[in-house]
Amino acid sequence: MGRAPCCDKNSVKKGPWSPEEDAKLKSYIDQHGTGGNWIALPPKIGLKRCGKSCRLRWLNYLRPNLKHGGFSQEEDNIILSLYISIGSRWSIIAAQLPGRTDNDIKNYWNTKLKKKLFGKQRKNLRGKSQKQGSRKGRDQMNSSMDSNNNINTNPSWSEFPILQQIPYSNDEPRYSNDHTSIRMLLMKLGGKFYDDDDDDKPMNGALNPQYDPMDNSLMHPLYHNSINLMSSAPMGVMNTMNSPFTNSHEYNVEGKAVCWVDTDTEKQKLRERMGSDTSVVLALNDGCNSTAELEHMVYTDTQKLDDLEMLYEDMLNNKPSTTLGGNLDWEDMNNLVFPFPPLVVSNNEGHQHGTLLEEGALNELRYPRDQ
DNA sequence: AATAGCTGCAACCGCGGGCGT
DNA sequence: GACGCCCGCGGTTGCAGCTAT
Repeated sequence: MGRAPCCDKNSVKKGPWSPEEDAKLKSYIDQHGTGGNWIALPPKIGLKRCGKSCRLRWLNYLRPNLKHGGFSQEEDNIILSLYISIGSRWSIIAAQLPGRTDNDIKNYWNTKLKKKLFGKQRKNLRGKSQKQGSRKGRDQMNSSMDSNNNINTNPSWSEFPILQQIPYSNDEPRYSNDHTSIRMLLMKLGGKFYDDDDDDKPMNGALNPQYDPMDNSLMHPLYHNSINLMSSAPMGVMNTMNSPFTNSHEYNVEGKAVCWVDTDTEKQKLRERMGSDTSVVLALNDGCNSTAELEHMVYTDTQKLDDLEMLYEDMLNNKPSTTLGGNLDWEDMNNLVFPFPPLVVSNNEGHQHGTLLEEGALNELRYPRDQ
């Protein structure tokens, strides 16, 4: 049985709101509030609008203290961090950004932020989709499925073999393939932003790595807080997951948290557990026979990490990887684990003072519908 | 200058969940 | 427990303005 319509679609006005309509709605709500019933509101005001439309107009445009446009770097970072942690839960993300609406953030993500993140790749996509009409070109960035739920033949995030190999745990929230895949790719790229004007140059002040004088390594702002906090407790965030690992080592290089465990059994454990949200970005076991070797690799040989990025570009171009060479092949890729980073929310003073959300809030954000 | 293609944003749509009866 | 209603959410669409050719 279908749901009854919330209003008579033939008698309600649709499309852009006029200043008069805005004034009526704002004036009424300023004086009387919403009354807790949007459906009943339009007749009271004399508006020929659907209640849902009134609600949307109020929440997204008329509500006081709303900010429009001009997202700051700080807001970018928060959006990215939360997107990586919880996916496309725009309302939750909006709750962390005063004055921003979920619609605003959703639009900003779809139109700008995603391009900032994958600016380098967008260049590669140019000419493939954009000659096929504006809507089609745009939709190919947003969806990998056609109307019959068939996977499109054009390459999309969800079709990369490496992404399909990453397992889900049973209690993990299900996200759409596209969002999940994009999040995974963000893990691999370390959330690196590229400026539209110079695709090869990480954006100044964004998520590019920063030098950390404390340990002579390159710190990644996105993880800076979490690394600091992790260092204040053994095993850091992994501890909050009741880590079963008896011998593990965490490093930070080029903004990527690297975790190494000693045995195949533990590696397997890591893969099983880290399939869901965790703090460790990249576990890189193979190619190192000891922690000392790993340490050397982490701090002096970033070639493997660079290879990941090159591999990603090849995948986007839908061609067999030519960049793996002897450094990293598909077997190596099978030994990489890319779980999610910690949930970090910074305040206005910058990333130095970010805080990890408390465990309860973290779970609420991650599994609100499972509880 | 014309126009095809692209972008950004506002608004719409349908669905799931919560709540009252 | 079943049902109806409304809210809130995420995905999608429409369209005006901009840009490239």
